[in-house]
Amino acid sequence: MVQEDAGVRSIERAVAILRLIAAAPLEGCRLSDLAQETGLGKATTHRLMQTLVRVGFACQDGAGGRYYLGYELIRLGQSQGRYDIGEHARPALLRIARETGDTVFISVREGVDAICLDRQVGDFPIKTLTLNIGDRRPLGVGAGSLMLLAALPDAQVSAAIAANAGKLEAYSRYSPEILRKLVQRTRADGYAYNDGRVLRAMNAIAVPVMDAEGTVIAALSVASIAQRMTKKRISMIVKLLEHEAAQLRHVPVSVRQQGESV
Amino acid sequence: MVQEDAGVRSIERAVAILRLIAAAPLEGCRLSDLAQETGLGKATTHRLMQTLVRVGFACQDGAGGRYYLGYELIRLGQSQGRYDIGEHARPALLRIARETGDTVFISVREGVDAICLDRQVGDFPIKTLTLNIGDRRPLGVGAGSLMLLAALPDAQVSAAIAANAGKLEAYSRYSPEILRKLVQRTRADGYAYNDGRVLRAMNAIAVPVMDAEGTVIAALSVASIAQRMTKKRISMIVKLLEHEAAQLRHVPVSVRQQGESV
DNA sequence: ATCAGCGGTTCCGTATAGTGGAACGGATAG
DNA sequence: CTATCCGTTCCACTATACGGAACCGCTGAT
Repeated sequence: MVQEDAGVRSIERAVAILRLIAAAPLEGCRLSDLAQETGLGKATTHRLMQTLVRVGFACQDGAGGRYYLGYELIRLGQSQGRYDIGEHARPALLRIARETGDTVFISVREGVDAICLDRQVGDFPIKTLTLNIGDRRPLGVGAGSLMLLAALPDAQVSAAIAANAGKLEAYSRYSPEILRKLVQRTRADGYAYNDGRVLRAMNAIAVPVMDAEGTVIAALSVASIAQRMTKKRISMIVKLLEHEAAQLRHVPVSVRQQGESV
Repeated sequence: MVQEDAGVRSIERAVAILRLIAAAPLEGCRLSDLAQETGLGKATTHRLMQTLVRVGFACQDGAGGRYYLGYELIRLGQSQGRYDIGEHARPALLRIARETGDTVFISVREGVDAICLDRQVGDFPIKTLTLNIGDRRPLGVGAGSLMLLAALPDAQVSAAIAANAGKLEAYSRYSPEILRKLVQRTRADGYAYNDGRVLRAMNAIAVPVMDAEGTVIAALSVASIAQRMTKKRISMIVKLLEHEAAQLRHVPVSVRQQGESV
């Protein structure tokens, strides 16, 4: 059941192109390179680019020049709101990173995925960098992601797990049943613990970040190598995380967890 | 010669939708509203949204839920580079706004337009807010925009003026010939002066901001009501602007003016 | 000075991909 | 229980975008 995508092709192509351009923001991209890398004909690429320029998502430095990202794209992207916690949480991440020496993350949910918005590394010499800023993981995979999953109402948990069944196969130590178990435990504990399910040697802890109304809007997590995660240290980290999460609760961020059934 | 656009429709539609969603970043948008506001059928809108979600430009809070902007869009928009001067210049804008009491702008060129990246208002009670953040003006229209035009090589100046001939008609006190004259004067003066051509009562002054290599990457401008713009005050403001522009010159911003002929 | 190579742009006949009216299903309210 | 309202699915039609080929203008080598 590979879900044949019936989609608007031009959009997917356009986005592919935008990604390419975004990958070279300063140098810009030439038409033929774009055409080649996307496998589209020059004519098609050209027409696509004309449209992208017209809508402001791209711009070129003069007739025949290289293409760059357009300001309209930047503008839309900055449209205030939803992903601001990342910014606001940075000081907290830095404090936690300094305190623990480990790597700290903040993630939010988007649909049935978790997205890492920001990351700060501590000074412990072995860094755990399996999760990059912007990375997307199926809900439940990893500590922060699991925390976000466990925070959803039952109906959505099931729906999310079902929707992700396919993607889950990429992770050997995860399965729908395991996720359900993990959600149980996470809810009971009040924090999420990942004992090496993503990567053997790496453990992580996550706590929820709520807004003023008590809705979970993000997860704050710390990852380090398994050896460092002693019982004692775990509870220390949980306390620290919870403390910072509580602080974050009342920063004036207008973020609303998106509503309903997944 | 109104240049009938032969374009990729779905992209334009998609962008229109994204704009709508961006206009309500927190509340989200419902499918039917999007369909109605864009004038597209529900089916079409639905298909479009599916694609946007798949590529990460939008996301919905569960089957049938409202639509929000997706993180992928934000991510692309943040792709480091090009529009950072806006950020970096903010302290300078604030200083200038405080010093002069007037409204201060920073703009960059994109293709044959100028775009206002940031604005700060001073405390003089009559504010001049004809230019908003993100607004786009044909090159040459307005002080900052004129400065950016005058900074281009002759070939590009002509090309830009030609390309904008149509849009220019919306501005009663501008024309291709006038623009050419203004460019001359701007180059001679070393700064741009707009004596009420956009809006009668409003005057503005702009100076170029260069990068380390001397390429003009932005324009810094101050606008105020005509009465305040005395000879003396003009030269005071020019000095102030030039001072701040010089400071900006060596901030570590990796912005390159986009190359060649317009 | 001439030519070859390359990148961007335009053209045009074709088939494919997107369209939207209509019908369906599920939820919510009256 | 019925009336709406919203999102989703279906399908026949045709407008749309596709891409090969030809064209143009530039640059650099012979």
